[in-house]
Amino acid sequence: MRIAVVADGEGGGWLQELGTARPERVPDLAEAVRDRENAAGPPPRWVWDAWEDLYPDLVRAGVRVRRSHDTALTEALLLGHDGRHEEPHSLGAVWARLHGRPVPDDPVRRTGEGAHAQPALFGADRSTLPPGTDRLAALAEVHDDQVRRLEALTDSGGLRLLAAVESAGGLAAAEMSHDGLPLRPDIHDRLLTELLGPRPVAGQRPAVLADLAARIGDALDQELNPDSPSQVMRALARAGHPVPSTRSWVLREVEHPAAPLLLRYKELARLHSANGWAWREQWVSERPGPGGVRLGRFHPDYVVAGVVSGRWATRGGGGLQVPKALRGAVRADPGWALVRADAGQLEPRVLAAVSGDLALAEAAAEEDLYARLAVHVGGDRDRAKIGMLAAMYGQTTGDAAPLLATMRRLYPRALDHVDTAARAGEEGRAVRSWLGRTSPRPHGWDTLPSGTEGDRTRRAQGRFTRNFVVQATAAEWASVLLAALRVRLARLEPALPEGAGVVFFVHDEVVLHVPADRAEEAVRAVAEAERETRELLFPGSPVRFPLVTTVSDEHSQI
DNA sequence: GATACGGGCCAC
DNA sequence: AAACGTGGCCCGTATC
Repeated sequence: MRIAVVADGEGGGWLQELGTARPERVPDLAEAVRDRENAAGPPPRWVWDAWEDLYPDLVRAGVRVRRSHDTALTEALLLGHDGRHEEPHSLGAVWARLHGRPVPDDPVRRTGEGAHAQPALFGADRSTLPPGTDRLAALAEVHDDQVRRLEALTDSGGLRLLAAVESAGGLAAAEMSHDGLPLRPDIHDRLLTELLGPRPVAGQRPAVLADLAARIGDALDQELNPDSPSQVMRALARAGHPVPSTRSWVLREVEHPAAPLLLRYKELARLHSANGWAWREQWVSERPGPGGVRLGRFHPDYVVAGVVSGRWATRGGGGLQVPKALRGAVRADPGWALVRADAGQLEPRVLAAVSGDLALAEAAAEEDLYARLAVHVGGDRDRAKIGMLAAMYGQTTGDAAPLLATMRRLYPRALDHVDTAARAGEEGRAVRSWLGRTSPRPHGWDTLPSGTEGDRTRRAQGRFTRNFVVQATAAEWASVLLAALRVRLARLEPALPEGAGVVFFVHDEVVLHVPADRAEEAVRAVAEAERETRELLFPGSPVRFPLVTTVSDEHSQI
């Protein structure tokens, strides 16, 4: 059963069971969705324009659903598959194309508009439909059109699966953003104070940074702002140490007393500006916990498939770059546990699976793929890893060249897979992931200049498509895993308490926060989700995707 | 005062 | 040792 749903902006909305029933007006949308979700029988698939506009409000109202069809995410996949990445994909745009009307631009979403935003009672209409249009009818029409287009594809199975798991990703994103990653404010504070000194008044440099800046000035015989690359370069040049840039690896080679001070300053300044006290105030919610502890939750705004490869992005808060120095502050609540599952060496394993390279698959059947590669290559593990990464990223300089030759001989099908993708990119053609996500063609390709400049662009596009076939498929593996894990966690008996489940996701890693006595079940659910993912994506392949799963009260304990 | 852009560094 | 893919974000600087 599929139920189309639109909100009225006042807490109510309209529902329609597609194909059979008539539209129905409901005064309380959350209650209506909850009732139908909890009804006997298989769960409905909720059809809506964009998860960001509806589901965060449902989650805030305590409602969770199991399945959805997100027309905006699906449309982006369909358009991309057709080589039309740049065309708008919101509901109004699809409807306009169906009716030969002018196509509206997609709405611009700003920081703080997603799950992190204040309750909005199923906010204003973001569909971009013309005023007065029957939104429910338009949604049903667009849904039917998308189903038809998906079925018409020759490789429809892949893209249908991708649309389904990506829609589920929207559900997971809203739920994770709502629940948040547990982060203890007091520990975060302690880490910052140890490194930077006590919290300064707004706009001031913390004591440690101010001291470093002064010592840098002394060492270079002039006052300067260490945050200004041009000032630093000028001062170093005057001191007899000209540098081409102030990048850390450049500074590391400079033999001047100011260099180590500058490096330390840059490291700490970044921590302060990117993840300091101001960051915590904006992105980490706080509430009292048992025994007087303050409990915090980091709430990033996820952007599902926000990256061309289908990886997720985040909007604000730097959600995908929680620095290692800070992970000690990520702690389970008292009596709860963090379950962290990390897919190690995901991309080379994906390459082994999609290329069907038997030798690489044999290595990918091992727990440590790179160690086995080293045996094949006859060198050490680090060199084997460099060679593999060079093949997937398109590196040609430095150490990589001789290693690549070895790789090409040992893993011909794997290398042919990425080389073929690279050639497509260099020739301006698109490539597809395992499930059918399609690479965009670069802007202005047809007017590319001949000669060096054009060649550089062509080679860069080759590296992009070379990497796309691997990275985009790895992102699909992660999406399927997340969707499968969500389903399994929802099926646990007795149900997990409010706020328990997946609380963080970044590319190839998930973090779950569960009551300590449910951690074993959570670990089992992760393992089962991995098996299901592998069987769904690569049935019969010997490639393994080992998930390193750790249970602790702390994120940094690995 | 707002905006655009590049440098630099964080993550996977 | 430092060009090799995808990003986000802060800062300084230039510009309107």
